[in-house]
Amino acid sequence: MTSTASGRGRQAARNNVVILAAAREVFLADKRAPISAVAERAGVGISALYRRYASKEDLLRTLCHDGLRTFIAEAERAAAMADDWTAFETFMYGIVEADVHSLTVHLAGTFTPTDDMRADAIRAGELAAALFERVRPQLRAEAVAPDITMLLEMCAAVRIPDQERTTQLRRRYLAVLLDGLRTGGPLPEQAPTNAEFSWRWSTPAKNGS
Amino acid sequence: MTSTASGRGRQAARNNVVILAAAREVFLADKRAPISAVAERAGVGISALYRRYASKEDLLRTLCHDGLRTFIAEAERAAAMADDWTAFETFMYGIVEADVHSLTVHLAGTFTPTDDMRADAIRAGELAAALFERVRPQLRAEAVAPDITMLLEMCAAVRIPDQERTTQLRRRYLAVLLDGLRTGGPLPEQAPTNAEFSWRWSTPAKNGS
DNA sequence: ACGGAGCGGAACACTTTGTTCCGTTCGGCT
DNA sequence: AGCCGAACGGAACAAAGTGTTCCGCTCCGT
Repeated sequence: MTSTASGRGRQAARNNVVILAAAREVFLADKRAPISAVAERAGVGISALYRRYASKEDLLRTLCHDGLRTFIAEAERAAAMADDWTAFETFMYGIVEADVHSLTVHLAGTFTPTDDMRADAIRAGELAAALFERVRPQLRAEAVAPDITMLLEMCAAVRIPDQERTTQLRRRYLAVLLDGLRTGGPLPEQAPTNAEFSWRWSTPAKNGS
Repeated sequence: MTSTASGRGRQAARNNVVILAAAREVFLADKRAPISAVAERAGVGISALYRRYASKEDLLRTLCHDGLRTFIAEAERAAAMADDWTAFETFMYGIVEADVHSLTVHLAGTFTPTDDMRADAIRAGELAAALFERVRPQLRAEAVAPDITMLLEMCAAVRIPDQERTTQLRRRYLAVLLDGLRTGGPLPEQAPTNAEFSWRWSTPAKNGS
């Protein structure tokens, strides 16, 4: 394999990323989308997909695992920052920007997770919790680490056809959420626990969209 | 047809609501769910569905329109309250409680909307906007009426298998959002417009989940 | 020139799903 | 008692959708 600017291998390497990007978009829009939709969106044939992934489930799993890794990388990058609030804020905006959370969340249940993936999911949770603990003193008393899972999910729910505009709106509402996290009196209802979200990483089931 | 406590007609009347409730739950969990899933959930046969609704699309449309009417009723109820903030708060919590917004939003695009429905959608928007204007002085400067569409959608995104717990969590995060709406500095990004959400009420298309 | 990696997309084998249909049940009335 | 028909359950059917395979073509690299 070379790195020829327009070689066949080069085209194939580029397809690697094109296909993953297409799959991201398609499955983000409809978790039950057919694999042919991914091929169409990527502008490639079906066989280009099956050359890389053994099955649809394999593609879903890879996609989701990549998202997890991005999440972890983003968390580690933010964790290196000196100022506690800046680190936390950078992390949250970074995740929203990368649209990573909705990926992992929406796709959970559509494939059998590997042990590696489960381990990464735990690590991701720990990193996020660590970031959270650093800013906890600046937040309203009842806020807990599992809250950020829901906050990210709520941001991911902001979606309109225009993708760029969607990102803008998400930033807007993330700002509202973060401000809301730093002010106000007692929160109603009991705080969430991590256990309440663990079902996402269990074996595949017929979950709705 | 009488109102005998255990008559056949009584059973049929009860099925009316049972079926609608089942459809609500099923299509809320998966907008592309098969109609047989609704029948199963309702504990009735397929024919009980087709006796009431001409087609799947007809059922979806009815379900969505009912949601719209609930939205309107809730808004009118809240609008009658004297205190501006109480009215707005009651409205928001009421919508979240009724889980009405996610219904209309998730199902949009799965059927051809009627003119009546479009009119109701407009009226619903106007009522909500009126409620919003009453509290606008108490909110951060950049908040606009279309924001509440997104806020409700974000709340609807909070969902875990346990339905009752889901409602509790939604109340929690609605509180965060509302507090966030009343504090903080300038918001990033441009405010949303109603036009940006109008696509939901256009003709049916293959929209993702 | 040629071997083969990479690819497009038709073909295939199932599954899923909307809708119809027919036999059965049973409350209400005579 | 006995019958009528609204209401119903669920098998059956046809059409559509979808994961995967496969064959022949392209064209890079040697």
